[in-house]
Amino acid sequence: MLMIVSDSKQSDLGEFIRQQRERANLSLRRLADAAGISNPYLSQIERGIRKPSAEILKRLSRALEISANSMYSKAGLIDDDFESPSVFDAIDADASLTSEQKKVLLDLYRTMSRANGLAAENDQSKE
Amino acid sequence: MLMIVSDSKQSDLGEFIRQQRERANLSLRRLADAAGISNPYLSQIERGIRKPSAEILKRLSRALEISANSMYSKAGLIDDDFESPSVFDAIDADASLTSEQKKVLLDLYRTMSRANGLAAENDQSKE
DNA sequence: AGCAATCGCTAACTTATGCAAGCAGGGGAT
DNA sequence: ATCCCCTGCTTGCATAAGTTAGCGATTGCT
Repeated sequence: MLMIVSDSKQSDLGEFIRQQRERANLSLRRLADAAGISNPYLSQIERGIRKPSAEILKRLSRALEISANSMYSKAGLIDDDFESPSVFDAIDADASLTSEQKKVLLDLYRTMSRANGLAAENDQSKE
Repeated sequence: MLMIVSDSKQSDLGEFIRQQRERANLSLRRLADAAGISNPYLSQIERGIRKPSAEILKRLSRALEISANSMYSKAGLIDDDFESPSVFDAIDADASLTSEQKKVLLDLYRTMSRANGLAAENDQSKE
């Protein structure tokens, strides 16, 4: 069973960006301005009409203060099977968590992953 | 691993690709074919005439069997210094979790961070 | 009532990406 | 010598990216 996944990721990239933007309470114009791109273009990106280049994705990720990796991953530009940004490492490296909290989070994450059969060939939500 | 983030990376991206190609003993056409792009275009990429999109970089990295991350890094599309793998992004990008599980984990993470007084989902301050 | 500012989106335009076709040169085999 | 296959490079073109200008619909202010 091969993965036909690539397109579905790409399709929800726009929505992902929109979610991040709204999470940050930014208007289209404000985010576009912060990212150094035009606001109509951002609008089109969020609605999936245009596919942004990596350069644009980088600027957006910076403006949204999220990692470029997750952005590229969402955009289907990284083969996650190969190089998944490990949740383990991220939690471990996080400075805002106590070690107890890390344990709890890691344990929960492990439990969840196991519950799914450990396989990384999972669906990704379509709302 | 400290890296200077500048445009000089972008400029030697082509040479980097050429080095990788020669290291693998591949001709322009063979690599282009393996990556699914045209050979003149690859030639132009290697000489810095054209800037490949992330999609092309991804295919090249796969064909060259190097990580997309190092490719993007070379292309100057990732701010390495800035790029601490945040828990937020790592969870979000994780392929082994369902969207519900992600919500739970993220919510817990946010709660924990907030409890420590360090906002994980913070405002964006502008200059 | 107006006027101004902001919201997201549409239309028309410029520019760059990425491709197919073709060119010049180099070996090796016949 | 010709023929064939390979090397990398140039040219011109279709299409997608990304722009500026402007639209209709809100919201607040006087």
